[in-house]
Amino acid sequence: MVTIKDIAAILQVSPSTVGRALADDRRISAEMKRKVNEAATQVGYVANQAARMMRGVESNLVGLIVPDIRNSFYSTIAHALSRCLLSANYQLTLCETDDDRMLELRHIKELTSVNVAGIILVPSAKPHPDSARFLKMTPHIQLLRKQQLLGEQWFGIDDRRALYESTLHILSEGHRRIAYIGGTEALPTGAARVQGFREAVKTSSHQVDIHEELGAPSSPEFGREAVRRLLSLKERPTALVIGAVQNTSGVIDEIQDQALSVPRDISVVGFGDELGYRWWGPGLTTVQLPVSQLATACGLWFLHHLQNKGDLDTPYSFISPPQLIIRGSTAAPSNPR
Amino acid sequence: MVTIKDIAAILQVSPSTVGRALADDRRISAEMKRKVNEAATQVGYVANQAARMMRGVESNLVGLIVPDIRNSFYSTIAHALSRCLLSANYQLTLCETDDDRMLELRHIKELTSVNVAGIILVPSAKPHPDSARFLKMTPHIQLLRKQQLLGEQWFGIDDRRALYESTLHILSEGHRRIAYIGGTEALPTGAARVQGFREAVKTSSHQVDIHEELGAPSSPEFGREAVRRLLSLKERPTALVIGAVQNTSGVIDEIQDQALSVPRDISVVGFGDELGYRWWGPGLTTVQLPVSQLATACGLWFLHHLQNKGDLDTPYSFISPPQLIIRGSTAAPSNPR
DNA sequence: CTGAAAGCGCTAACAA
DNA sequence: TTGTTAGCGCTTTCAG
Repeated sequence: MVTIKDIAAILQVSPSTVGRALADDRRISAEMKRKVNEAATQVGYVANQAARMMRGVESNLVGLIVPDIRNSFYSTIAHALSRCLLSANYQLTLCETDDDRMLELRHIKELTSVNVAGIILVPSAKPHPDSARFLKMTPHIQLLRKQQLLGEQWFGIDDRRALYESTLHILSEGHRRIAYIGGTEALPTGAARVQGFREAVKTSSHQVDIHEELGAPSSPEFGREAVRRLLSLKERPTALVIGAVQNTSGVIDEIQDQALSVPRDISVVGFGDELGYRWWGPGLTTVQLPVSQLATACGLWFLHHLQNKGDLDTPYSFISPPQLIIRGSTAAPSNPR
Repeated sequence: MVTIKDIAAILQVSPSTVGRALADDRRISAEMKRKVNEAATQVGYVANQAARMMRGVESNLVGLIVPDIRNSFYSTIAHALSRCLLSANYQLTLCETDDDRMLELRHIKELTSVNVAGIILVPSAKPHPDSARFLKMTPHIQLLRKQQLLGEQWFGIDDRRALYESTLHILSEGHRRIAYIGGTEALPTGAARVQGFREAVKTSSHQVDIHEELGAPSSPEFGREAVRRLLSLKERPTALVIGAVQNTSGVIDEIQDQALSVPRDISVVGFGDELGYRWWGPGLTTVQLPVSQLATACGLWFLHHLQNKGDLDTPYSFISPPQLIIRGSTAAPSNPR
């Protein structure tokens, strides 16, 4: 490893001169800077961040903790954040929790141990108390999911409204037997979504039969099973409202496998907007979530606070509105009562 | 920040004792270790990695450089690697290059500067010479794409064979007017794929008309335009063979927009296997690439070398075979000549 | 079994 | 404008 001393030796000057020259200190002559920079690139010098940080210089690493990067939600977030942070010379460190609180804790510890400048996280369902403790030592912000325990700064999506609107759409098409397939109420997002569903149903002046299939953890398999259960009911629902990205593909695969005709036999509203939803049958009507914009907003806000040493303790919420994309999978029921 | 000294002060022992106790040195009494560990968790001590590394202890950070994490190829890779590395207590640092060599260089510098234990990268089309120079200082391995310049260790997919097989499939269905839509030959993967296409065509005993649409960079838009150009030909191709993930969605969207009937009007073989390809029309016949397995293999190999100080300089290639998934989008041409 | 002290590469206060 | 020096938190000799 080539250090500042090596360069100093080559140029026959003191290490501090070299350090200052590289830091573009104004007390150093232009001539010296030129020589130093030349020598540095010559020998392939790279500053040792570890040594820097020991002198109190802040790290340029930002931790991102998500459940699973393969989920397009989170990869979109990672991309948006990495772009955003790059412009301010920050690096992103990726951690996956698999929604496991112990893994989450381990990652948080690890990140504090490398002195990250901050942490952006999508918290797990029930974070470990110690996670909160370690997070207190580092600027952090929550994304999508909000856990009171972990802090008050949060960027998220209006989950309640997302399901409120998709359910309203189904009701307005005339459906009166509706099923909801979503995630557990233990997750704040899951809870908000069922709530939106229920509230929408309540606004209806008709009598509406509802079924709720709440699964934890959400997965394509759960979606499939839920559909199977619902279809075996005496009074089949005429419409399905989905409230979890991970469920969606399972639900629509099962519907396709059962050879149901959409929207004639059943209407479906999805959640999230994966590439491919538009290819499914008549196109899947779905709630699109502005994740990319959300992540960018979050990144900018975070950067602002990191750079201005602003505190990230005061409660702050940024709620971003979802948008219903109407495609062919929803229509009036074929034989409404 | 709470340091080893603080704990020493609390317990009225020397810092070195605490350090040793935490490192589980066998010369320290069990009793002392117990006390130290208790105090450490009590006050929320986290080791300062920066200080550690200055003492020559290796970092537990591994850099991952990919073009764009939103591409399911790369998110799958990131996931597989992060799982794999986690088991050995390594963290993944994510860098996106957007296929820009300067950004790539910047990331590589940054990573060496934080003393990452190693770098796993999907190189850009034409890496900067300096990238090679800096990579020499760090254990590294290439994934998917291989650039001679950057080293000899590579884990990839048999791109030639992937297109050889998909083209062969189309030929065996009886097509004689075939178009290829893929990426630039400047990328090693792109070159290998067209080559596979051409070789397959050569094996045919019939006369085969071919069209090649090579675009850089690959994108849905390029796919759409390519389809438009091909459909405006006097003699339209009866089959399309795709050779880039990013092109695929554009191609199939355009075909859908033009209201062509698949496979009656035209047969299509895709590349990669995104969620949703199975939903498109009669299901997209496509080449599936075992990216997850590849990444895991790569991760294990990399770990092995990091931990055993094995050298990563000796040439090594691991080539993983693709698999053709036959769905409904390919059939015999309706009016073969 | 435990303590004292040196030093990793860098920055910044203090000297010149 | 440049040099000297101390010290960040930790590991690791070398001494007790």
